[in-house]
Amino acid sequence: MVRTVFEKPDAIALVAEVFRELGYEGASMSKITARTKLSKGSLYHFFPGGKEQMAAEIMAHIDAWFVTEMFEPLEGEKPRAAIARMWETTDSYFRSGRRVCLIGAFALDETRDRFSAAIRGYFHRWIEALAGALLKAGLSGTKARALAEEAVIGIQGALTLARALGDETIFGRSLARLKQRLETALD
Amino acid sequence: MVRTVFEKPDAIALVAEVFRELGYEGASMSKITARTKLSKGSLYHFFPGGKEQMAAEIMAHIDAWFVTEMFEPLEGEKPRAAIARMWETTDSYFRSGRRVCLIGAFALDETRDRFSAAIRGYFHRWIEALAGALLKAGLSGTKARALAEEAVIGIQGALTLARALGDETIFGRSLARLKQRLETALD
DNA sequence: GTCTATAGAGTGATAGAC
DNA sequence: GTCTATCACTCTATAGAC
Repeated sequence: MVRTVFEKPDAIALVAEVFRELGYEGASMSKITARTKLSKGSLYHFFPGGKEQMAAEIMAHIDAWFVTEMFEPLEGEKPRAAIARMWETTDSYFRSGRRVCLIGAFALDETRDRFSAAIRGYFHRWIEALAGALLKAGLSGTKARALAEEAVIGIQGALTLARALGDETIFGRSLARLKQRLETALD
Repeated sequence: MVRTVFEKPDAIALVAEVFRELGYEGASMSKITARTKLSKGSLYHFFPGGKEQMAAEIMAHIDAWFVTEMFEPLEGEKPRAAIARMWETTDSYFRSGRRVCLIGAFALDETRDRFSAAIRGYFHRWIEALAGALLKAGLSGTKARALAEEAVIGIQGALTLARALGDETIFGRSLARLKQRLETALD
């Protein structure tokens, strides 16, 4: 018997990719073990609460990543620079649209009821952080709120259509349009 | 024993709502029978190919509805009137964001591989029909294509965020912005 | 040797197909 | 209803770190 040693952060990242590809219901334990090479023993050692705990920790992990990489910079001192970085971070995080938004996907199916607080918190903070940055950059509250909402909606919609059309170019094109719209409003 | 007689179109509509609420994997046969009141016998009579056939016929049904209600009008003689009707049709079909786009939801999880042709066809035709209408209404090909893509992306993104935030107002607000953007471009 | 994390067969429940 | 396959999950033996 060959024993491989895993660290919990690796386990979270590996399982996250399975949920991302298959969805919550589609990611059965057997598919998770097959794709991650983590045994059931390891999985239940790391996540005694089973699938639900896995999904919860993955969402918390994603949320924490966005907080440090995007939301906190947007809430900081240099709004325009943070917004510019947001577009780059978004494009690279979602691999130019080849990677879906796990939290957005969870929002659409029955999983939503189980994780509604986390889903709501993630999108709410994204919109608020961006709206706050736009406000600090000089826009009115109303305009900032509307543009922030529109940007996050556009990102989610572009991810859906990138997947639906199997189009590798639509996400980049869409981000460029959204970025342009914000810059026009700020000038 | 009380026997209820169902027609196949009713069966499709009933099962569609279960898939819409629970997703493809989440909609188990037992949940479908419980929620639709259709027996397993009826379901396998209407859909000998099981769940996969149900989903395929539901998608075809949705697609056909959009073709007659939206795509053909957009491809017709009165582009501006058809575009105006598109916003109303979209708002009422998706019940102001309370109803998800089944085809958009299928695009995000593993279901996508099974139904990729239908998913792609639906979104492709929507964008093409709208772009065609914008072209006939006087826009350049480039501008029409970009605005059409942006509109369909915005609708899908707004549906995701309406669900994610549990916000009944965001969908209407988003449609109004998208409509405004198209009208500005056409003036 | 001791202890902890992993491997993977085994559990009852429930899936979809018929 | 009945079937088999697969589900989420449990459990025990043991590999490997000390």
